[in-house]
Amino acid sequence: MKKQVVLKNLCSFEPQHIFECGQCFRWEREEDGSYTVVARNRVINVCKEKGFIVFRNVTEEEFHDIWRGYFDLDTDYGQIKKTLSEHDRFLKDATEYGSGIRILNQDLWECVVSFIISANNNIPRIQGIIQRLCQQFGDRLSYGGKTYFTFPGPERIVGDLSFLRAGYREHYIKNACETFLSSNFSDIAALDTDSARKKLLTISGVGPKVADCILLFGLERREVFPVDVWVKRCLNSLYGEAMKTKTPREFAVEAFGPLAGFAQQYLFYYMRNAGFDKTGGMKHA
DNA sequence: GCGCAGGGGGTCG
DNA sequence: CGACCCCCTGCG
Repeated sequence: MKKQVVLKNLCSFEPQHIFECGQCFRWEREEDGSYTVVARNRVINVCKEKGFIVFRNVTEEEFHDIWRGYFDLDTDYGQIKKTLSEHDRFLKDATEYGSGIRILNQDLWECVVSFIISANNNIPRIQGIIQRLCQQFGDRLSYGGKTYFTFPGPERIVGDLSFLRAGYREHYIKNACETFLSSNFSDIAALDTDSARKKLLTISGVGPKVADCILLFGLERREVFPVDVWVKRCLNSLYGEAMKTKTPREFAVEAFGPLAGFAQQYLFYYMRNAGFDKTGGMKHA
């Protein structure tokens, strides 16, 4: 039987925007332009064809139980973009540029490890390290004649990790496993955002930026605003005066409130992909 | 083509 | 604040 779900009339959904806006590292772009991802211990393939969104390797039941939540389909992104675009011209351009972005609701543990690995690192290498981790410790899955691997839990990541070639992050990964297994992290989802952040910061290798990524992508805290070098550059060049008296995070919380996390994603995607240079100006202007 | 800097979605001491 | 492990990329 063919396992697929097709959606019509779904606005604000572009696989490329979703997977290439930096929230997720485990995707593959296929020859046909579709994206294949491993999440929730399953393989899924997504593409947009003539306005239809096609989810392959998914039953109706799985779609409702798992993927509707994962792809954040119950959130009205049209309204979010409208609100943000009223803030200023740059946000308006950014929301148009990344109009199909959605914030994925990812696994907490996967976010912890992935964003620890992301610190002071580049994307191809981050993806390589994660790939090797999953290949070594994850469960094997197959789809379309190819092999995929689930993301391993902390209890599975054992022994020598030098094959990961993660450098000094290797130690952080081991530490995160121990922390997750020994202290009680299962209740973190019930904590308020500041308490959850404090708890995340106890993991070595998790600083403010990584903690905010985990909160935003792994704990559905959309009011947080991860500040990386790109976003910092962006805020400084756009809102220079206002930035003198506030930290970037304070500024964002004030400016975007509960939508800060969405704003961050639109800004990040726009800055990284629309041809801006490191000063916040245009590359070829 | 190959070898060599430069620098990377920060964090720690 | 400076170092940092190890590529990945770009230039010579």
